[in-house]
Amino acid sequence: MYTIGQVSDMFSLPISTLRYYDKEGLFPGMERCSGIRKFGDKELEALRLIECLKKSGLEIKDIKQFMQWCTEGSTTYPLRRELFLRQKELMEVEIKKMEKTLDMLCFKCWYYEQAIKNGNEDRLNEMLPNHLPTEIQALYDHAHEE
Amino acid sequence: MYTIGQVSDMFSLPISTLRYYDKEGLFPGMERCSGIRKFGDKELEALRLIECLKKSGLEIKDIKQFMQWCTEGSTTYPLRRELFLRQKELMEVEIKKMEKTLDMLCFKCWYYEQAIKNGNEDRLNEMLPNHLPTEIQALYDHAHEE
DNA sequence: GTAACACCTAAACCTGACTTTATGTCAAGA
DNA sequence: TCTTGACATAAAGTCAGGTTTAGGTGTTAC
Repeated sequence: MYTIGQVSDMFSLPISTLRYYDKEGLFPGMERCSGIRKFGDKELEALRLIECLKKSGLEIKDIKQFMQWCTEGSTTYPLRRELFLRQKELMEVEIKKMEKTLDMLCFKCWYYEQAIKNGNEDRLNEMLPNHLPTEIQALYDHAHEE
Repeated sequence: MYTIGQVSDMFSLPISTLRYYDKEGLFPGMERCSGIRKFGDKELEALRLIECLKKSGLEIKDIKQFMQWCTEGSTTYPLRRELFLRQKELMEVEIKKMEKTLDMLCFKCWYYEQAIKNGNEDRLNEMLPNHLPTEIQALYDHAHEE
């Protein structure tokens, strides 16, 4: 069992954020000892999950809903599985987008390296949009597709 | 040359957002025809870049700074390259985190499939945290490392 | 016994990124 | 002529996700 201060250190989260999560109902049934919150293994795993679900794009109120389901026993297993399936698919799409973004950033790194070498963008402008070196062209095309 | 309405359709962005970006200085030197904005190739490429830089975690005011540099000629090439290098590295870290998140989501999908099959979480709780099937253990460990 | 901490609450405040509202201009079509 | 639709502005409003403030309790250290 941990205090809010210990959990704050363990997860590098401000105490105020932990209290906010609690207020929002993200730790249903958390124990208290004369008013003081007691974070157990259940709450630590909940926190790991909160970070995960937040990153997958869920809002606090939806995370609360999930935590609520967890207190309702086996009848909500299907709901919980569907939630994770949905978020998993969103995440896969999101990662694909990030990789496109990364290719754009890599392209721009190369672009400005060349611009610095040449002192201007004239040669680069001649090469755009279809006569770039093969590898760079691939980055550029991927970043600009659709 | 396109009007704000056409660009809104092309990028699936609300007109209000495009006006907001303009007001924030994200299209320095955009032309106008008796008050009406004229989006040219420069602005379309700027928009692609805005989406990219936003996704890489930059704030509007930092994107404005970058657009400003672009109007200042070759002396700002090094600044612009450094910006992209920095964002590229942040993006790489971010993608790694997303992959961890994805593994957590995959693990949870498996978890709830099993829970539905078994009707409860008893067998799962016996397997946690170190006696999961090999492939699932790998997901779990990756998602929980650090 | 008093000071320093770590904890508590309720409520106000903040920030970024838009969005909405209220008001107005201008050109084309019925 | 008149109204419809696309454009314009400035200023106020919204929303999520916290953070800060103001005031209070309870336990340990000197």
